[in-house]
Amino acid sequence: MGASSGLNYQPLYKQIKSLILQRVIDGNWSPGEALPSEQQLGKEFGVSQGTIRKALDEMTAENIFIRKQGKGTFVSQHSAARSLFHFFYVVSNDGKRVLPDSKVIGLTRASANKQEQNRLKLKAGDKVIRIKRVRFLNDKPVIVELISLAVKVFGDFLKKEEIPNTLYELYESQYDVKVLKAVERLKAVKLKKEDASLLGMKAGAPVLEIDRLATALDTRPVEWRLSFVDTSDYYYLSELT
Amino acid sequence: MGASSGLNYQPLYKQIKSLILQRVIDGNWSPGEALPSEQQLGKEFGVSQGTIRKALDEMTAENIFIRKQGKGTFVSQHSAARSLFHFFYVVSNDGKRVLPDSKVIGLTRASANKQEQNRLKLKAGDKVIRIKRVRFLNDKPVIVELISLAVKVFGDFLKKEEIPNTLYELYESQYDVKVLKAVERLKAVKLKKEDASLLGMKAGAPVLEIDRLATALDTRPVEWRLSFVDTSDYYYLSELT
DNA sequence: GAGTGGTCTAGACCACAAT
DNA sequence: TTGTGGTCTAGACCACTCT
Repeated sequence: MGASSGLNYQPLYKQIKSLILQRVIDGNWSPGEALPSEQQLGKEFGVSQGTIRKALDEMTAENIFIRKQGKGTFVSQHSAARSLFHFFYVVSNDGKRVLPDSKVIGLTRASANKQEQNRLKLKAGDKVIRIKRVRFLNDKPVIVELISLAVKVFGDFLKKEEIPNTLYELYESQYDVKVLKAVERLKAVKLKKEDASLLGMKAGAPVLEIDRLATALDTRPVEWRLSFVDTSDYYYLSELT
Repeated sequence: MGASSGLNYQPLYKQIKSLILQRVIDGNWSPGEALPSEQQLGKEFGVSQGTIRKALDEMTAENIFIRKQGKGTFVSQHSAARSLFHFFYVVSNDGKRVLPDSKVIGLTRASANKQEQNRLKLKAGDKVIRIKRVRFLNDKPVIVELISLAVKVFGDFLKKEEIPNTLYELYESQYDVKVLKAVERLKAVKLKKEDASLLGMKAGAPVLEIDRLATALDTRPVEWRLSFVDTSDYYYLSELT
């Protein structure tokens, strides 16, 4: 296998996996596009189909690819439905998942503050775009969201009116940023006065604060999102395994 | 493979998996015990080592087994550390995980109320055990917990003084109940007056409510737990993938 | 050295989708 | 019928652990 002697041993399929991952990061295949067949990839890399399979197995588990029996292996793609299932854990009290609507109420550009520098790994002076929006579930305002994006990643951004509901779709199609993982930190806090009217609640009411950092394929942090959720009629779902 | 004709097709390794799972449920092997080697299991079931491996792969991913290269495959076991990592998502603001202490302040037996009947799938009149305790992180009271257990599963329970800190270890070793999954529903609520003094907070302060239902290997719901967390110095961690 | 899990291969066959 | 992913096998060899 040519790798080496004891210390840095990496199984073949792991090495193949890195190579394939790099191709995805490089944009070798577009989201939604089919990869070459496992047999072809095997020939190309000089390994057996089983080894390719094991590499693709792991990457499929990581939501990088989607397999369709009889059709092929495809680069995964964000869609409204996928965003809903993978990155939206607010569920109605009766257990039903609801697709939120959004209304953008602010879009500004500024120098990153300390928190943004910390979370997005920016330097003092780096610029960010800030989006503030309200999300509606069943036509009721339920979530206030503050979103921060690094200008150096996203460049100039859309006009307020053009910002779509499902941002991760946009990041992927327009900015070549594929969000695959996010870490959320949850707290119960008092609703701020400035957000009270947006949610139709009293200032000081308990709301769920969700502090989310989303990272791209190459593990760069790309979006920081601070949400405040009215959990009277909804809850946040977490499955432990 | 003898299975059948198109409709109910189950791959061999899935069938093997069911058989092995049933053996674990039946207590064929104890927690911490080693299974026969993959080769031996292969002979026993009349399949290749690769097929056994694929079954064990999935079960290892489900935390039913733990593999140790060079040693064998073992039935997983709850331990304080494992409980901490798999079932305790409250993390200090600086990101460090802390093992909680507990103080039991109530242990009663009663007929299941509506919520308990619903969650634990009990009938009217079925008995439950209720435990109330306070959990400390770094010697500070942070969580109030209300735990409900079905008497028909756990029978008579320990004395208040004998209840250990990590319950899932106890369920497994004493009651043959292996908790592998749990679903948590999170909300932000006002701290109740009766719990205020326990956490050293004011009544009405925002706290994180965690409604957890834990299920056993055989998918029975076995424990319902309602927690109220002071998230001033801690947060709830959720990783989305 | 013996035993266990972990990797890798080459080849066969099955299930599914498209044509 | 063809091509794709999905399953299964038998055998080889590697890495790790214990004696």
